[in-house]
Amino acid sequence: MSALQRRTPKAEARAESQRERILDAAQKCFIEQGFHGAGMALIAETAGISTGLTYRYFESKNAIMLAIIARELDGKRARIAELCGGVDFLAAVLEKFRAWQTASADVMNAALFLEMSAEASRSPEILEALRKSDALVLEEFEGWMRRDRSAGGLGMPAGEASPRALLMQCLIEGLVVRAARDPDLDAGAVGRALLPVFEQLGFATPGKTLP
Amino acid sequence: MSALQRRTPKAEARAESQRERILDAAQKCFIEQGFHGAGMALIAETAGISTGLTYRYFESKNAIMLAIIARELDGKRARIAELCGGVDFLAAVLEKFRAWQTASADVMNAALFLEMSAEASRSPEILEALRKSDALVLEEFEGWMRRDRSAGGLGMPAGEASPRALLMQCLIEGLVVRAARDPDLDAGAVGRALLPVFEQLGFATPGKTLP
DNA sequence: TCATGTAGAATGAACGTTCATTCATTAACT
DNA sequence: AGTTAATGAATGAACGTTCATTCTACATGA
Repeated sequence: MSALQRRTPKAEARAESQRERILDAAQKCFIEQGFHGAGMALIAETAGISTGLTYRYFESKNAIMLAIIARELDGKRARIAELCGGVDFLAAVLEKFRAWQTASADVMNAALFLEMSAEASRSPEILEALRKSDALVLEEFEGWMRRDRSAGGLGMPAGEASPRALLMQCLIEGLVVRAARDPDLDAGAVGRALLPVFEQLGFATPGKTLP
Repeated sequence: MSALQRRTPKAEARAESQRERILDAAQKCFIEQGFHGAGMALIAETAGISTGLTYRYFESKNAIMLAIIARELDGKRARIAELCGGVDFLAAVLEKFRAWQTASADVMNAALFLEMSAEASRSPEILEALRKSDALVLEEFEGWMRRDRSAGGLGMPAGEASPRALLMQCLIEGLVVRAARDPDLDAGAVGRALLPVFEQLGFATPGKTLP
């Protein structure tokens, strides 16, 4: 029956790329103007499409925000692995810190992160989406901490991994805040502040000098 | 000359109390609805005045936001002293954490803090106001750390106070983020995560059990 | 090869709200 | 009377969203 005929794969692929296109544009606008500051007209213009077409692919502006969070979730696993996989975890964190300071629009942005966090207090849907994201991050991160050193992990005992992961999460999220509120803060000073704690908790090998 | 006549002190006092009244209402609305989500009509209604009257006391909505930050600055010194003055700094921090989770509207609110921090990336005026606030906090905090123990301080050497203050700032701001993104997170778990670091840095005396 | 039919993609003007801000007017006080 | 405080309706811009319409690509029948 032609009425039940599946949608062509080609059309499906194009629809997906259109969604991505809109999400890219929306993310850029949200970063530059804030969620409420960026209008649908600007988002559509940035995406290079008309205002109305946006609503073929997303139910509402809110749905776009939720889709951005969900999309972030997909790449998150890879980015954590990238952060943890290097030889110097502290250096990787500091590099991230510098990226947050410069407010680049292509990567997960400090302002957007903070605005979403604030919105979590008001929108249950966003709270739920962020909780899911955080759970994944924590799980992945703890996995790395517990994994044997021979497998690229830190080889921490199970009982200690959990509180240390929470602490590290607070520290890194604190760095996001700091990057937003003090874009000129010297990353070296941050490194010097973090080093003793990183060493104590087993995230950095003692005796190493900072770059 | 009557044109140069000073405004009567009584009128001046009333004007100031009206300003406070509006700021209280605006802060409440900003917390509940966000900066862009709260309209001037709602703010005026919350303050118990008419919409137009708001503009007798504040040039614009943006000016209200800046005034809220500036006002926060006044009470900040006292609240830091309060936080640091007690016998158990960690317990005081955890109490703050619980307050941030419950999103109470009377005290400095997590969502508002995060929203302002995000806005700092977009508005130079807000960035400047927040920088001034942060500078005061850091100065006051470092003062406490360096002050002699006999004077209620922590008696830290000058060279170590600065990086430790920065670290503590990151940790506390990280707790704000965490409180917003995980309102159910157990404060006890947070305490267990923080304790070793607090002990290492001299903010808690080793061997003490958590409440 | 070329009209014709058709379904989905895309448009952008229009809708009903809501927003921040203004202002002519009134109330209150000195 | 004269000055200040306060009102709330009016304003125009901007918002998210909708929809009648047009465009485009492709299948069909000859």
